[in-house]
Amino acid sequence: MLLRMSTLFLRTLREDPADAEIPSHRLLLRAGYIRRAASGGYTWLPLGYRVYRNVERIVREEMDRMGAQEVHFPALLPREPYEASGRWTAYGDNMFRLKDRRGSDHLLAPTHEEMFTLLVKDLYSSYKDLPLWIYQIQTKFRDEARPRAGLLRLREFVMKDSYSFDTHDSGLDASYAAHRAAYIATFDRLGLDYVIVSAMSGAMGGSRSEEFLHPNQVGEDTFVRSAGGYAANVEAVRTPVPDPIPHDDAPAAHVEDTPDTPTIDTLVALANERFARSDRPWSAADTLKNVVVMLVHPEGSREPLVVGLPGDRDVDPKRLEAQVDPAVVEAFTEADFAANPALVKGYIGPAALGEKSSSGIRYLVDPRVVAGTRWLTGANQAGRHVFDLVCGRDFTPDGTIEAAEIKAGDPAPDGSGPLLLARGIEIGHIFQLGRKYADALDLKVLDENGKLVTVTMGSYGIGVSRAVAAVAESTHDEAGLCWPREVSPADVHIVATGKDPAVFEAAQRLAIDLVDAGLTVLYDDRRKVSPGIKFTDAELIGVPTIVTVGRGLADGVVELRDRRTDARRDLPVAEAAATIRQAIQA
RNA sequence: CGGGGUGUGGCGCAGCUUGGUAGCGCACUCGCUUUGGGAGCGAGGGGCCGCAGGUUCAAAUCCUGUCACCCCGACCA
Repeated sequence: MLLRMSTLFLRTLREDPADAEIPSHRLLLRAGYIRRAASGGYTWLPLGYRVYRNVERIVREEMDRMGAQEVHFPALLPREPYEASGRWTAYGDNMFRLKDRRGSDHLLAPTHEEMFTLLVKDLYSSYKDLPLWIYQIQTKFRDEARPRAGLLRLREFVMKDSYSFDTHDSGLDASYAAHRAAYIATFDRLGLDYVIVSAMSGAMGGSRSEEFLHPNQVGEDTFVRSAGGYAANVEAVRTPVPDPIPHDDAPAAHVEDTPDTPTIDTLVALANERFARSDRPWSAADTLKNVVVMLVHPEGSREPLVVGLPGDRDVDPKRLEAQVDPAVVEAFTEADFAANPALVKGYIGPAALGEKSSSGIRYLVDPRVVAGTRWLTGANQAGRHVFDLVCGRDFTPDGTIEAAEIKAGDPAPDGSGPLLLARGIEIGHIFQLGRKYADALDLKVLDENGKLVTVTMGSYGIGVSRAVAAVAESTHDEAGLCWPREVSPADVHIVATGKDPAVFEAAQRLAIDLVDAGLTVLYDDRRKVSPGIKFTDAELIGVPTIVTVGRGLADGVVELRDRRTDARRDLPVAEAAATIRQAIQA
């Protein structure tokens, strides 16, 4: 394949587009790979589409290699299957819904679990047919509240989604492992660094779930990692539980007047002023903060919940939501306080809490709040706190909850060292759906004993368009894009400089030789463009190998250059094609 | 959905405060010169000033409304 710059549908931009902030977005626009067509929707231009297809090809090859079979569904689907699974309503505003001319409801699929499940139900009815792995590479639609960051968060994007169908849990484990291995192979080929973090399966239901995150500051996912190799989604981090502390010699709890201390800061300040300790000052970590929220259960009932945690930490809303799923968390309003007089805003304490207390309000604490820990906390009266309240002696929570924020430096659950907070781009997600969809859509097969059993499923996604952005993010430099060989829009970028017709003849001959050898060549044959522009464009476009044919030709050489390292060497013209082929295949 | 910002030619921007019918750089076209790191000179083409109302003799500019887009947050298998 020969791409001539003189006729290529391409216009590079000298300046950064004003609304592009992150490197992949900025450079893909500037280098003429994509153009914005809508909020959250981009057009692939010829160079960009070549890169996109390479990424897609790699994903497809690895899926085929593992033995998955490709199918293709419509993106425009009727309401009924999603009604049956409950997602017509459960998916919320992020699903595009529309009506046809007869007024029937349709949707633009955000994901295809229902359709895959129904397809298998349609065709298969025996355990002998399983396991089955099928996938598609499809445009997905999500009405994102805020598309952003170029290709990273789109409203219309391409995803490879695959699904596994097994009779038994052990089969699901094997299917999951096979996908995990295929993803590792895929991202390795794409040249993308990743960490595999355990994740909560959230609204999808199911059990085991892991995300492949490409560590990058522009990513939207926060995860934690330790030097010892632990990595997890913040929602999935388990707090190491300290041993109980002996408290036989602990002083008795005592209530003190603490006027005007509705916040941890004011409480700590007052404690240090009026109740100073000899050994060390009071700090937020000595206080037990009791945060009240309102849970809304799926069937609509509302339940107050109090979360107790050390005062130097806040509740992490995502971690809390993940713990109470499928209930959702709402703020506790003034009206709610009025309806629950046992809760004194700013002075809530354990004595008024717990399912067995008079209020009956569920009270869950951070795992660090173990028996024997001693706290300064609310006394359930305005302007009063209780000191030396000992967990296990003076109060017993209803249980623990992983809702406190994770802080850098917290210990990793597996003892592998302190945690660091990092950001990542979610490039893949695998999880065990279990029987959620098979139950909802009644996918059953006959097992070895002639008994009907519900099939267990796994679901596995790779964001193909997002992966293009992730590769660009991870490989670019100051001058421009810098593609790994397998995804580059071309194998070689030949730059012809000067005005000597002999240069263009030699460059074209070289280009044709390389094309004949099966390579894709991007040939800058523009006659009236200055060398500076051609070099700058070549660096922007980011083909890994750049060959310059120009003034060296008089000495019988062309220059071979590595885009990434900038290493250069002269090659005799006669051997150029062979040497370049070697260099590329190496 | 909350907060902030921006809409003027393909891209980046000025003009708006103080109304007088649009300008600069890049890109594009033609000619001549130039050709190893974003060339020079000359001549050109291209803009419903996001949209709709209003004020005014006159609106890119003032007023009202509306739409779109970007950023932060919320949200997000």
